[in-house]
Amino acid sequence: MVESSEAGDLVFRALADPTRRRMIERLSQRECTVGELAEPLDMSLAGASKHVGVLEQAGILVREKRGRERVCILRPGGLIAMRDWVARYSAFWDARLESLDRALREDGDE
Amino acid sequence: MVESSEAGDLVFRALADPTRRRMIERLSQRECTVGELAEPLDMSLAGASKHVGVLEQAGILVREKRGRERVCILRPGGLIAMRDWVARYSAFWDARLESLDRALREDGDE
DNA sequence: CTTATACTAAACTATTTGGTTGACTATTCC
DNA sequence: GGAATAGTCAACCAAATAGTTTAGTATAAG
Repeated sequence: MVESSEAGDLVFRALADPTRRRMIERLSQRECTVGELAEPLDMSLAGASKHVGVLEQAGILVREKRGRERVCILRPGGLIAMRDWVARYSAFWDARLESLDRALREDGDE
Repeated sequence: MVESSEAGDLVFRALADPTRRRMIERLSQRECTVGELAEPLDMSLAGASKHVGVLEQAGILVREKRGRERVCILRPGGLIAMRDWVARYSAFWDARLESLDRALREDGDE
């Protein structure tokens, strides 16, 4: 792999894992402690903690110490790199969707 | 890992690699053969071909055989799963961005 | 027909990743 | 103070990933 060191790269890599996407889903409803995130996941607390660490390093959430608990809070804007990237290619799609016949040559079957 | 088998999961995983994102970037300008995609990447043709395979399986592009070349064509709509996912949390951000003082408690430094 | 080109497939390797357990710290509760 | 709770850290393991090389197929060109 090529190391890339781009900031957005951490976001893309963080989101590649379905478990972490479930965590984000959950956190978009309400703040959760690490334990609350781990509970529905059939996973050890330490495992969940590592996932939270990945999300934190990607700038997607922050961990806030409250007593002996760590409350995870989604950072609005943490996914901006990805939104921008997607927006960029949305423009591409919109342009191409006007000439569907060519681009969708073999697209009808899936 | 939990197998997830969700369709969108392939898209997220495909986009996790910076090399594949560069390929998409390139393909958004013009169609390319596998060889053309490999050339600027300092990577063997076989390596590039594997990346193309991942993108194809995720539904992001199609490979079209033309003579002895395979032309890669971005599928408009191939990234819809991701766009939808992002749109969903964009709504979340917009809601939260109105109460910045709480959510951005330690957000000023990056 | 023969050779070069464009690519894929298979086997292999090294690194990364997702997960575990066990030990440790910090906090709360009795 | 002592025991339970919440979490992190470090070491470890298995599986996935990104890359290679070598061999093989299909098409193009001489």
